[in-house]
Amino acid sequence: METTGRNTEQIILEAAEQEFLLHGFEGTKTTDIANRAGVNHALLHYYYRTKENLFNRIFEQKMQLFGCALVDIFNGSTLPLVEQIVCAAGKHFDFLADNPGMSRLLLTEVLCKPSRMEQLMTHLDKLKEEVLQPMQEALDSEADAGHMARIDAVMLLMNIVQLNICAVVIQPYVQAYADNFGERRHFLALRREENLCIIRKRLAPDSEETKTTATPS
Amino acid sequence: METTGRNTEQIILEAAEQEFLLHGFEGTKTTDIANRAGVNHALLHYYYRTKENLFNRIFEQKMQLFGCALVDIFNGSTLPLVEQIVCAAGKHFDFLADNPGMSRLLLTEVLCKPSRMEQLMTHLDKLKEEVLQPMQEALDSEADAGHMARIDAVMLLMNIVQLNICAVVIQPYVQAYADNFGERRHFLALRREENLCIIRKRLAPDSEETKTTATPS
Amino acid sequence: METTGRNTEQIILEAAEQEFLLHGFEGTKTTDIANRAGVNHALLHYYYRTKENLFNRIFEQKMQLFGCALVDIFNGSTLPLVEQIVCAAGKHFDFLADNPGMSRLLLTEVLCKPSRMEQLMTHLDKLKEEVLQPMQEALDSEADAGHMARIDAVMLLMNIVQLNICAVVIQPYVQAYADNFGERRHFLALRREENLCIIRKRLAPDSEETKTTATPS
Amino acid sequence: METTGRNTEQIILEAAEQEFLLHGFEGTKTTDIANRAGVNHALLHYYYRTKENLFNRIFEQKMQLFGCALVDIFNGSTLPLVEQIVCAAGKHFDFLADNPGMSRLLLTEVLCKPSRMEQLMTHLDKLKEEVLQPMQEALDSEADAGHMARIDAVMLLMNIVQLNICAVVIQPYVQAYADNFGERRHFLALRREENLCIIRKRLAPDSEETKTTATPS
DNA sequence: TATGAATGAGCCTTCATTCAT
DNA sequence: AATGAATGAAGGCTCATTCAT
Repeated sequence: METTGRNTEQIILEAAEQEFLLHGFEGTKTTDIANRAGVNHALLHYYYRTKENLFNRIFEQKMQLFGCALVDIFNGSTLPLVEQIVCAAGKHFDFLADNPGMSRLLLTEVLCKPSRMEQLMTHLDKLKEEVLQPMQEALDSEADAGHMARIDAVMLLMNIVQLNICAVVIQPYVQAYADNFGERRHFLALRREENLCIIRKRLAPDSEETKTTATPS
Repeated sequence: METTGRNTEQIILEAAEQEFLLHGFEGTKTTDIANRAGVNHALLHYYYRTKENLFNRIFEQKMQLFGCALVDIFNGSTLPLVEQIVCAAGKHFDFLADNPGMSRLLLTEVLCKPSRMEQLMTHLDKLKEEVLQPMQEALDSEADAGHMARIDAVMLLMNIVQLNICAVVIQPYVQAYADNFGERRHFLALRREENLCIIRKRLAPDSEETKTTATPS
Repeated sequence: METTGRNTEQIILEAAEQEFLLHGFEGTKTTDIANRAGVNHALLHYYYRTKENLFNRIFEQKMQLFGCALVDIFNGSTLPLVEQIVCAAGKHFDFLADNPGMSRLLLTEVLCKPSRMEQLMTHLDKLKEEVLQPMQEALDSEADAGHMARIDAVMLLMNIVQLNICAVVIQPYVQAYADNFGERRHFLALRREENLCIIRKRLAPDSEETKTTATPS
Repeated sequence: METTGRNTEQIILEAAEQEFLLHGFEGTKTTDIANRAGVNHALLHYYYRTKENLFNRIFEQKMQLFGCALVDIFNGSTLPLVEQIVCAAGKHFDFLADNPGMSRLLLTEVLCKPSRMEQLMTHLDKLKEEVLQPMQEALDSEADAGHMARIDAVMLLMNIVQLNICAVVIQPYVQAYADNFGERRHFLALRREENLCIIRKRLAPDSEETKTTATPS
């Protein structure tokens, strides 16, 4: 009988997550959350006081997850650099595919509220020190050795994140447009391979005419 | 002095566009639109009757523009295929950069409402016949000749659109994260080059180990 | 070219009358009146200042018409009293049938606003002196002579007005209920005869058991 | 002390009824209803969602009551036919007098909205089979026997309903006009007798010159 | 006279939130 | 912990009315 307490609190949280990810903050009504959770409308305020509060709880968790995943995934291994990066990009893709809605949350709910942007940035701070700096050094030395194209670490990470986020977000659009990609899983697998292919080719050492990325001033 | 009439109607439209792009449909209050436009709240309804109506006006226009731009830009020229595609990708990037918010509108407001998805698809129908089919044939013959990597036309277009849209949407995030990219223009220029570089490399004929894209079943 | 001025003013008035009679004061929108009149919305205020004003103009006219008709119709002739009354009742019926909407106006727009009730009463004042008092004397003397049933003049007039108003107002209901009465004209003719039949019988001298109307205390 | 719950719901309903009867649907503001009920404005929507909904609840109930009353009251007894009808007419009068506003609702709110007309008609369907048909046979056989005037059952019912409804609706007008009728109760009692007198005389067998009602073609 | 544009008041409704139990 | 009832603050929209031309 002690399970109910902690339980309904969790149930509400999960219901809220689904609603928020589906309709965004403004588009979600607390009533709908309560309905989905199967609890009384007022109870939700008993536990979380305000809608904003409830949203922040979820948002914070998602942003943290997003940041940690980046750090975890890209934090080196013993593979050769290119393989390490491509492998990490693949894992990152899987992570986003397993967390649908997170990408949408990122794209829709962060820009309008500066506070949320800051919140996001907080969770990306570790990334700079732990991932980007060592990665840049590794990238440079590999480039110096002519084993791969020269590229700025931020740009590279951006390429990966950008490709992956977009692939996940755009998926419903494409499947509405061209119905010959089979089910979601199959389509995402295709895009995953395509993204990795892009990254791999981007990292391949320049042959003759392909240009190096411009580096930030 | 001529500030009235057709003018206020336009002013409202533009104010609405900005608000909608900033806060989404649900997050925008008609009051805010009126305030931004500096007109009476009721006037907005005088011209556009309902909020939905006002939104649709903007949305429809943006979607049409988006579709037409794709067709126009990618509709062949006499350049060699790879250059033609890279050039088109660059133009498409410029188009999105010149129409900020369009990308966000696409990502934010289409998924939740099926009717809007259909609206978007309508504007992409021409694309299939006029662009994708001829492009596929050209791509295949170039690939057969070994001049470029084999790739599905839809996948290629998706790559381009995806990279470009994301670059524009993500720009504010990156600039909040890393302040060493200078102003918006400069950053976008960097991303443009990077995207084109990616496309170019993706189209380059496979050397030894790089894999071909999987094609839809 | 001078006709327009006085003309549009009249056109608006007529359009207003139709709308008000159809939808009542609250249910009528000035826009609808303007549309029906085919004139600009603002013009209606140019001529009549306010909606209330416009309504009152019509209301006043109708009430006056109603009152005058009663006086005119029931103001004696040389016929025998019963025939005179029955004949007047018939004329009153015709008057109401020719002025559809007036009855509705009476029933719906007078009760809620005391000022309108007073307005109506003003137009009924003449009735008391010119019609009711002489009629009562005539009725009494006829009753004394045993030529007709004894009846209070107010009650009699009420009977007539009540029967006639209701017949006109109820007509649409009945024709919706029982479709075997043919067109409006035919149905109204039937009701007219029925009403006159009722009045005539009511005035006929009591045979044995029929009771006389109670008179006011 | 139990004032809440089911109670306020009822209080709102009653307040709404009074407002609607007084000002009609269009003329009633939900704010006024809330004020009269002494409850928060939003509470009214909590219980009944929309103004239309609230109105329909009342309207439907009144129309059903109206229809049922007609059936109940006129569904035969063992009295002689004339007495039976006159008695029923009296009961019908009492019913309307006890349900003030119902008559006004009928006259005011049904004509403009076809859907409401249909709603009313639904409740009158039983009347046709259960009351009108048997009544017509009885009326005809009595007329054949020369015991009463020949009359169409629909016309007769219409006479009764018409007289009664009008008496109740017109009462405030008359009392504003002639203040010598005492209080409402007394006036209505007078009208009740008058109406019954009319009905009775209408049913009495024709003496010499009185005409029979025309029957529908 | 006539009109398109503009305005303010107010209405219906929703929704997050709080209260009492 | 849980709930039905209650509330205040908006939000979208309409409408009568006025302004400027």
